Amino acid sequence: MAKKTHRIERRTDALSRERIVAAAIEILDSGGEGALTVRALAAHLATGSGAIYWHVADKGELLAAATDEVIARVMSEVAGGTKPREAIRAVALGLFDAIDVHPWVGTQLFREPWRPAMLEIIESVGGRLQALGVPHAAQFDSASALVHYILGVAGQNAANARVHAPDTDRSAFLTSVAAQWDALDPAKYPFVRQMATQLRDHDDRAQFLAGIDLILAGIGTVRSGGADEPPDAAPISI
Amino acid sequence: MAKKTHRIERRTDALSRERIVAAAIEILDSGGEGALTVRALAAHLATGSGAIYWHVADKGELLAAATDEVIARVMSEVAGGTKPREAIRAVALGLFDAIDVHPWVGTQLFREPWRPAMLEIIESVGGRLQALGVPHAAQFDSASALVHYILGVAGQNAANARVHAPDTDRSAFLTSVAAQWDALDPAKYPFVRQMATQLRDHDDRAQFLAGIDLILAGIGTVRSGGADEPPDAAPISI
DNA sequence: ACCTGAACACCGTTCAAGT
DNA sequence: ACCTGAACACCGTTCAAGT
Repeated sequence: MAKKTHRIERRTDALSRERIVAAAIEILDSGGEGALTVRALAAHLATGSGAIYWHVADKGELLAAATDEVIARVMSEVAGGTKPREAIRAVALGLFDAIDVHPWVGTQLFREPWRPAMLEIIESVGGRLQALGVPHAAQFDSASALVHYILGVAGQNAANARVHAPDTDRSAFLTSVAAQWDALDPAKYPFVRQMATQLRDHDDRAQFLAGIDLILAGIGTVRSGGADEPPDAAPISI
Repeated sequence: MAKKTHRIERRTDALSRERIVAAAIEILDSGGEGALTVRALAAHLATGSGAIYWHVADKGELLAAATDEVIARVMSEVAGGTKPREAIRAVALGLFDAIDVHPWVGTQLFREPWRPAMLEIIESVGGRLQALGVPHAAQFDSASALVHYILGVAGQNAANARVHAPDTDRSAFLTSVAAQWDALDPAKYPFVRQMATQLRDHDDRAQFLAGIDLILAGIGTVRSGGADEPPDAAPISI
């Protein structure tokens, strides 16, 4: 990238909702949630702040649209996966990696459960659970468990990104948290203290996947519920 | 002027960090996150806005302190539970119910992982997993999965509370979301659409617990990993 | 030490006025 | 129709000044 490539203020294209959302994503990615102000967005698009409101209702809708956009992109990219179990893992990892690049998404995912971002995630996970042969009665709870787990990790990663400086890498951050855990009172927090070393050395992404596998294993223990069915008959192949 | 001899009368309701945090919790509970402004808090305490800053660094610390307070209260209340599995369920339900009463906590839980609120949750869950006999190597991933699942549900419940009017009850809210799901394109969202009816009729709290049980079941499938151990030997009693 | 409240530097959003 | 940017009603935070 040329060193003197300063953004040209002159606008060639007309404003549009898509251009506004794209600019918002750029600002969010480079500066975090705090950097997205209507004024900053207007300046980035070389227009007045009022112009934004011609295309977008308010800042909330803008954040939601940006989230839908990012999630839709992830979902179309991880489409593959021949086996349902691998597909679920691929979707989960795709989301994990997307939130790594766009940490603000982890916060915005907690929105109205009828927004495209959430629907795509539920559909993608739930559809594979059906393909996996999870009994109908267990599908709703199973999908809910997986999706809420993914949301929890996403939200925590977003929070972590908010806490540490943008240039700090993950391992440096983990080391500092591990140090905090290690300094705790062993009488009050024996378990947390024991985990400090593992926290420092662990792989976030691998642990996330381990959680997915744990939940899938739990789902695998669910039988169709008929009392007439032997407990070890027709195990669900995961 | 013998000011020094004059006994300084301290207001019985003198400001203190505890009183400020308590007032903040009141405002958050009754008006939601948006209602907590420094001005509103100062008015509620019949003082100036600057007085708050003598006791608390900034609004973030105030929110964190309020969260720690609520979580500490929950944790001390659900202390009981003789069996580890029941104790984990009790802790999880205690958190669920607390977030039902204080929805803003669900958002604030995503904070620095060395804050008391998060530490208490991890310690409480992790300690019971040890008592449950989960192999040491699996404890970190298992606790992480449970805690992140709890966080995900908490965050989603907080978001739901933000969306619907404070007087709307849960079932009315679920009915409206179910209607949105039902109106979706069956070609694009077949799974979500199928779940609409179950969403309308389901019990949020029971489903939350079902998720906990699912993860515990998954954890129960983990063995100590030693190849010398028969797969069906010494199953973890859950 | 503790508290007051005006002042400051922001923010999201609106709207008369322009093209 | 689309865009402009000043204006409005807020915010969190600071700080000289008071007790």
